[in-house]
Amino acid sequence: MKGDGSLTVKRVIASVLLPLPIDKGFDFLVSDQLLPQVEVGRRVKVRFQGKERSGIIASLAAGSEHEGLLEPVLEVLAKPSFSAVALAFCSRIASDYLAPCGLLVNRLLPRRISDKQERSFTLAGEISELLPQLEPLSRRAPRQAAVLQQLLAASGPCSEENLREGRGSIRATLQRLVEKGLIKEAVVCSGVKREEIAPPPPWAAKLVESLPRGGRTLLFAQERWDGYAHLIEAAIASGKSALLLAPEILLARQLHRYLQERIETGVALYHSALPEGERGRVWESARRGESRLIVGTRSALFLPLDNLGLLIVDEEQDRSYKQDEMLPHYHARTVAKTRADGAFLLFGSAAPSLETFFSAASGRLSLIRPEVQPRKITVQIVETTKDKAVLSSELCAAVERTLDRGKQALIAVNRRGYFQAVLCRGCGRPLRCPVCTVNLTYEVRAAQLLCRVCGTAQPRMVCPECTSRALRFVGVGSARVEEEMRERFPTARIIRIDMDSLQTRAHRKAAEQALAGEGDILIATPMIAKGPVLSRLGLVGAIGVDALLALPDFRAAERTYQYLSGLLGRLPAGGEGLIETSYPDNIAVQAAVCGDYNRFYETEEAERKALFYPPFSHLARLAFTARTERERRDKGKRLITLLQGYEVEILGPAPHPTLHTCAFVLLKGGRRETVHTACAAAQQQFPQLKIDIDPERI
DNA sequence: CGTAGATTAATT
DNA sequence: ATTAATCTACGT
Repeated sequence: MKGDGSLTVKRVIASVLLPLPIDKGFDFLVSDQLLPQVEVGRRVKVRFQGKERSGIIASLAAGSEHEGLLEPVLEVLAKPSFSAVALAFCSRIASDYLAPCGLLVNRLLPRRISDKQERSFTLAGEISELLPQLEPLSRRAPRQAAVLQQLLAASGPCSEENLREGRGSIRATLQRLVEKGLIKEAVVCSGVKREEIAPPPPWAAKLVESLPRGGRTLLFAQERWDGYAHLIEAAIASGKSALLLAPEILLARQLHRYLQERIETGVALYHSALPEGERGRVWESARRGESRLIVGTRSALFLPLDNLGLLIVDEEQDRSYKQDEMLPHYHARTVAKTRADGAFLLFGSAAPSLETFFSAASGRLSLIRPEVQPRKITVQIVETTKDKAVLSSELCAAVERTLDRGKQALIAVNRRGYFQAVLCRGCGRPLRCPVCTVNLTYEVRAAQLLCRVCGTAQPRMVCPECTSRALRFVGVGSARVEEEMRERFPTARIIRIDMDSLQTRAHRKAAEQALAGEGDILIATPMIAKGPVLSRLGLVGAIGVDALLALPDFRAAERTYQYLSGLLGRLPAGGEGLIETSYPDNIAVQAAVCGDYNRFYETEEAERKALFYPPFSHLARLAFTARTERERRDKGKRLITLLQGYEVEILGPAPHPTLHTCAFVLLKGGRRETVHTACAAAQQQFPQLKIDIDPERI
């Protein structure tokens, strides 16, 4: 390469984003041979630091600022790839959250596309002919029978994905059934529409009307799904695409299914737990404009979906919209505003966040809040005292009443696992994991102490810190409640729904069936507090609400209100609620019981205003490390001096609750830009500073 | 003055 | 992220 001197050598240089925590692209030379393949957004293989790595082309140029020699691009890798627009959006979001773009884009882009396309199957004969075959089949081939039964019940074509539910691969099973002439592959693979959308609720017309105008709207309503379906149909009919966001995978799945059964257009599902190849397929189909309706979790915001006409963020208040485990620590609700970019943006909630409702109240967001007559439910607050029993007598009586009425009882427990904590009588503190200092939990099945973060089990039932054998178990976890319930109601069908139980397919299926009305007693963690009414539900019981109220977080009351109102919101008319708390007069509890959002909002708004918390301020949380006490004081002081140059309020530095080499500073600013600027300056000065803009965990 | 362990700076 | 260069506390 003699690119100097008088001879002008035509050369193309690719700036590549590598998965590194540096906000910078690295330049690589594109050979003539690879020239036809290179394109902004493509994944390429390069040699970097002597190792082969892959990155994404951010831009192409004719020259480079870099002084030294440039390494060549080794290979242009197969699709999927970013569209230029999607890549620019990622870069914008990364910089909004002061995080390196390379980390974001390399994680987002799936590595491959699965080649198998989704197949659908349908019955090969009349139900009357096939039904008698089910019985003999179930003895010889139970899996085939199960699939056949599902198709018989479905009365229409079903996708392989839907049929597979709760099982592993059913390739062979389907093959066998086809050979036997019981089922056949359906010709249309996307059309699984089977149900009609319920007639539009009166307010839906207003939404459809304002759809072409874009703008932002809050739909403050208990039942929103039918409205969404009508709105989505309108958006698709107008030739635009639509994106519907749910806070969690379970909810995204349910919404996906709901829409699939009601909308003619194919509905794609996208979330991080999909197999990589499947994700790649959805990604590419969105990029090619084939998928025009996508239901997903927060990562779906970054799909290269063109021509967006409608973006819905359902359960807008949900905390899961904040990404706090990975960089960038973005908030999907905030990112959605950037993503919508003129498209109609709809936030849906039955208990909106203070931020969103404040926007609506101050006119920056249109509000649709259908007048509803309060559902007739009765709620009882049980004041917990020093009662030692796991289950209060009131709760047991309520469950019994519910089962007698032939209804389901839902018990929501704030903690998964068995106990809330294991305390050591020796040192008087909760037992902690020696590796990551997180409190240990007790696992009943294995009868051992387990760390939820690093997964290491303690070899013996002793305190890892002082080796004392005197342990005290406190609090109640979902597994403990399950055990007690089994003892009290031995004949009831009891199903536990939590992160642990959703790990396996079989459990997931059981959980979905439970939500569809099967089972008598459901025991669940707070994730159950979102979603539509469960029609067979007779009772909702909430245990451990006190722990929520006691969280060291300015949003503790808001969380409690949203949690309780979400739980009660799953009750159909005539249902019964029961809340165990030692703060029966707490405003969040009281307002949730009465379904009086306004009362809660007014109290909370005044408090936020007085303390300059959101929605009156924008927050950022900075974390820094320092080995010694002196260094911490010193570093903290320098950081604060720097921050004082901006129009922000500064709280801290506060020590980390357990790690004392770590400290936090909280920033509050009246304007988002001010907070961003202050953080950017701090990052410049302290490169290892951890920055969380819009923190949800304070 | 030497070393382990931590911190920092650079990467095309 | 990974690595090599540089710094720091503590021991000789």
